[in-house]
Amino acid sequence: MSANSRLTIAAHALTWIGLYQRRGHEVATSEQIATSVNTNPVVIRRLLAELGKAGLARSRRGAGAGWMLARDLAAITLLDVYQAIEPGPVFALHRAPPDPECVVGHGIGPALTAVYDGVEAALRRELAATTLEDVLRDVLKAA
Amino acid sequence: MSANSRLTIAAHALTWIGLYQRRGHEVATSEQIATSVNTNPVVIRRLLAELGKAGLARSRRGAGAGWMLARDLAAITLLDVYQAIEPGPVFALHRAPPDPECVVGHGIGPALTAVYDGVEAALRRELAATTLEDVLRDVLKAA
DNA sequence: ATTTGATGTAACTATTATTGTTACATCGAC
DNA sequence: GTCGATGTAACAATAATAGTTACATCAAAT
Repeated sequence: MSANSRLTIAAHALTWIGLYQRRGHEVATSEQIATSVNTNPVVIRRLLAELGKAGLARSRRGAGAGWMLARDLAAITLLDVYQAIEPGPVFALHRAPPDPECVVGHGIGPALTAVYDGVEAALRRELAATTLEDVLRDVLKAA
Repeated sequence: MSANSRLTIAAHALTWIGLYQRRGHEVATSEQIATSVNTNPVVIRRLLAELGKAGLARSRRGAGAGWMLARDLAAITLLDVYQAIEPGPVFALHRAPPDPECVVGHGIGPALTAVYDGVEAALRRELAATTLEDVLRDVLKAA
């Protein structure tokens, strides 16, 4: 599976903003976040743009620009983050349609779709059970 | 998420072999399977090679060569298939290690790992609940 | 022993997604 | 107007999946 780190980076960024705000700052810059994440600021801005469209973060422009949370950490689950940045399913069906003349080729798509739907539902349930507040608590506990 | 169709193709191939054997044939060729799947026989052979190493399928060489199941369809779950072909995790941590000087950068990895482990476990539970016999039943029902 | 039909596997290409990077227009507080 | 940051386009680098060709190898059948 081509696992990707988008959920990790997005959760990291939001958690960082949340802690930074909790320490009294108004906004966090993509540069600051990128330093903690160890990546390029544009990667952060791109991800935060998607999180912004989903209503999880907001940006301010001009002088004193930067990012802030649109909701409290406790009101953001990992499922919210996941859905904001991962539109596609975990498992794909055939790239090219299988032989419709074959019994298996004809029926395997719907049969697997039912299973895959169940898997996605389970995955979402798990992600929904953890908020970024939970994540931050774990992070601070480890420190 | 770069969803891939490896699980779909692998389940399709094994189910096809199972039905073919149930109809009285000894072995199925990668060419026959590839026709049903609508792909290249080498793609099938590569996947079946991995399924063979996992003890789900066996091949015979020489004249009258081809593939057969190593276990009955009822004794193969989608989790068995998944584990045979997908070694990696669904979610990855940071590609480059985050800033260890930062509280969040230091603690976010372990915190997310705990969540990701739970997600993987849920995913496995779901996949383990369906056998290829279940899949074949669905396939035949739809015909 | 030779023939034969399929596997096993290397090698290469095409496609796609993620990630990293540079560059620059734009915004808005000061 | 200045200044520091966002918004976003454009491109390169990396990696995984998938498709394809080619060919050595194997073992049953003749």
